[in-house]
Amino acid sequence: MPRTALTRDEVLDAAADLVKQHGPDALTMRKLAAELGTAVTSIYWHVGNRESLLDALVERTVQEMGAIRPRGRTPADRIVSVARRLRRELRARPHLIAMVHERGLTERMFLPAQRALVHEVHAAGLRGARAADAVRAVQFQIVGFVLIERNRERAPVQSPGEQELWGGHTAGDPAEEDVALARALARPADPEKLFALSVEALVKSLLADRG
Amino acid sequence: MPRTALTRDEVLDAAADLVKQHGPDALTMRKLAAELGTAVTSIYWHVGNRESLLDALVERTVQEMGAIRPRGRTPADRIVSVARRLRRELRARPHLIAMVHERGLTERMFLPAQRALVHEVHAAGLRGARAADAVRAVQFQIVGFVLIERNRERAPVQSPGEQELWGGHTAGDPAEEDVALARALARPADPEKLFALSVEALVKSLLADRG
DNA sequence: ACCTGAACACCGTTCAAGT
DNA sequence: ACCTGAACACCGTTCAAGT
Repeated sequence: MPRTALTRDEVLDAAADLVKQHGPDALTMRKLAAELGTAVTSIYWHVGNRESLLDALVERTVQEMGAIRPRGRTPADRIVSVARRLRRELRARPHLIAMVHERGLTERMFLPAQRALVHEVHAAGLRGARAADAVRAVQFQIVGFVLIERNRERAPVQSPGEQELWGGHTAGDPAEEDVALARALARPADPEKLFALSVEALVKSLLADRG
Repeated sequence: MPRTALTRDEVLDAAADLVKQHGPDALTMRKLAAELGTAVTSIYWHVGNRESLLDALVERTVQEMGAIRPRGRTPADRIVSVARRLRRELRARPHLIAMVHERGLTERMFLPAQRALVHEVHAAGLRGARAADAVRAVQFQIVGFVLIERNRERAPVQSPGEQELWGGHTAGDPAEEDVALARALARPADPEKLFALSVEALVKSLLADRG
């Protein structure tokens, strides 16, 4: 006996749950069917196939990302605030970052943010191709950083890691004379701080470099 | 009748070929066995299972990356040269970037480059934690950029893309008054140029910001 | 229009058995 | 020490058949 009518949205919701909890690999057509209490093949009627189901999931959350409101007084501050907000949003959806990335939709997801960046860069006095370059440089830096950061979190222990490399004595290295440097590299990086530092440095340089 | 003794290296070579040509998804234990002219199960004896086979492949190419020799007169130039070289090396192994990234080994792959960066940053006069931050900022920027760039290449056509967004009229946008900016954003980005520009801007800012 | 089970062609992996 | 085929438990997808 058939259950209450299955809808496309119901399928997407259940699929999103599976992905959020255990990652995209855990999203199996058969498991999904079991979760929904239907035959595997019913899902195909609603979403086509697994590939387009994942497409729909990604599409959905790209929409959810919404617009970004910059905060701060100077354009530089406001750009940094956009960067921070973007990083936070992305980090809240780790599996989806990966999926969006794998599907090559990172660009599209960043269009709202790009608009905000354009506004701020313009306000800072940059014009034309130089402004476009600045926007893209910042955009690439943010996305790239988050991608790496996610990667780091997933594989926290590596060997030989920075700890082993910079913890010991390495002859002929500048670190040999610079104990503080060696110690800093032996410590795990503080992503929050490194992110702010990087974005600020890049923005400062890009905005100053006009004329 | 069994063929000439199968070796672990033989298995790895054949596997690497499959991955290089058609990506990791194309690496199937059964296809690999067919390629080698053995039973599927023989492969298991030599490499354990598919997972550790991929591990071995990644490990192998991480080794192949080797050391980086900086070029140029000033530390800034030499850092930029390291960045360029790294980007080239990574772009030559697109499928492997993805695999290394997915396995969280990006860090380890970059340790030789990190050494070179430490040397240059030190030569530029940075010390201690500040030097460590600079090294990591540059390192993150390079890796992040290459990850995004690879992503762009794989999905060249997106809709709505930057073209559609910035090609038309968008009321209330700074781009409305700045035709050159809108036109620049409607054009596809030149990754080569954008990369050089970003790294130079970041390095300049990081090296200047001492004291 | 929506759902079903059977069937097909794939997977990775295990295992007892061979030499 | 190395290789084998059979078997198991999974996949995604198609299709003819139901209501």
